[in-house]
Amino acid sequence: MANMTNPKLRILETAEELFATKGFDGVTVRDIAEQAQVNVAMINYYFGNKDDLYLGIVESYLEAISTVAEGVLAQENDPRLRLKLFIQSYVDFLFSKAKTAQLVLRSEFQDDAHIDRFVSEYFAKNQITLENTINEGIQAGYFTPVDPKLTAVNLMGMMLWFFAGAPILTRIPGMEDYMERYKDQFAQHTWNLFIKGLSPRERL
Amino acid sequence: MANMTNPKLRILETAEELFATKGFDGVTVRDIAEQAQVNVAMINYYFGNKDDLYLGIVESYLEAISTVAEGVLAQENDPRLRLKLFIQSYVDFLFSKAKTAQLVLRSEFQDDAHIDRFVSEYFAKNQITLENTINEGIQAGYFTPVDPKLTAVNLMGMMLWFFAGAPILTRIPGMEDYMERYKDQFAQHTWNLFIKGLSPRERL
DNA sequence: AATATGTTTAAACACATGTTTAACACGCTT
DNA sequence: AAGCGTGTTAAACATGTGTTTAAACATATT
Repeated sequence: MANMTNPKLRILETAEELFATKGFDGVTVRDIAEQAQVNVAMINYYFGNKDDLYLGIVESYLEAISTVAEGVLAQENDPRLRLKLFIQSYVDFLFSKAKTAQLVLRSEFQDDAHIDRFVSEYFAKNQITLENTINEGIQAGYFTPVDPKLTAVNLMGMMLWFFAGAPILTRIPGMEDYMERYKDQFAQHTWNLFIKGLSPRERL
Repeated sequence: MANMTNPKLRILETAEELFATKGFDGVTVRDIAEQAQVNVAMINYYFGNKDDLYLGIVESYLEAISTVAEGVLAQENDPRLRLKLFIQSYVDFLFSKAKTAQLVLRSEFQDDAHIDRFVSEYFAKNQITLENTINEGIQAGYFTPVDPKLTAVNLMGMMLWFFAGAPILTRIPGMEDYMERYKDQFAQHTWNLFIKGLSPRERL
């Protein structure tokens, strides 16, 4: 976007934005070159080929968000607090990388042989850790005995759809600016909806 | 899949399956022709062009699921019951058209000018109706006073991610067959998690 | 000043892809 | 039997696209 002096960075930022909005196949290397104001050959010069450029963007995102998630969930405090912090951190990260999140989520919907290897790795770790945390909360009596797998999937869905559904949601009358509007409420709201469903009746 | 005698139907079914797993740009008309065992030109003969074939599949899906959703939510009974029936019907439909659901969800993540018109229309109607139902429940004192928009987005996310995330989720160890395994539990589980979060404390 | 190394450019290359064309086969009507 | 519309095919067409090439340019080092 900004006219940086470094062409490699310009390519990277432009590619990230274009891939996110138009998808891998929806963007040509010439599109990237034009918007980044570089020659087409520069992309291959710096990144080898289009695939590697794309995969690099995806993997760096996955590694970053995975680090955030695992870091929070690895703490040794009340599983309820851990989950709350997880939601808050995860949502914060998604807000900061909303475009890239859409890019990655889309790519995961494909049976792309390039991607599914590390995609499934990162997501698998996250899923397992989430399940364990939920399970821990159940064992401790904090949560009702729900199915941890389904519950983890539900929680991820609540968060991911908020961002992945942006292209649709922003087109709904009255929701054009929902991302900015709910920026400070979404994590809290999701946490509330989620935890109250998990709380056993005796505690209320 | 099945070797039907009708080439037009074969094209339609093959295209639906291929688009769902590989995306619009990830599938060539020659791919479709080969798998459907027809000549390439038949696709253009029957459907005009690739775009129209794709849009036809998407729109017929959207219209079907929209009809189901609006039908259930238009009833005049307890909003809690209406929501429960909505979840059950919506999930049932998604199970019956899981592949197509993935196809449509992916297409909606794009800023495709062809699609966003009727996509946003169908989804907008659904979103508004959901909000209204939730609002009604709040007014009646059945639900805690949550933000209807965010809550509707959360609910849709819980359901949609279960299906849209299939390419990822099925690759997670221990979840390879989660779709079949949870076929009879998912709607109930989601409903439980959702409604208990909405229930006011006084009622428990 | 000369050479080397890294960067950038315009053009070409190779090929995949959506679509069209022209010919052919078959069934139905007159 | 002739004509016509529908279905079907193989081949060609037109073009978009990822990548490579060879040369030019810049900058630093010796």
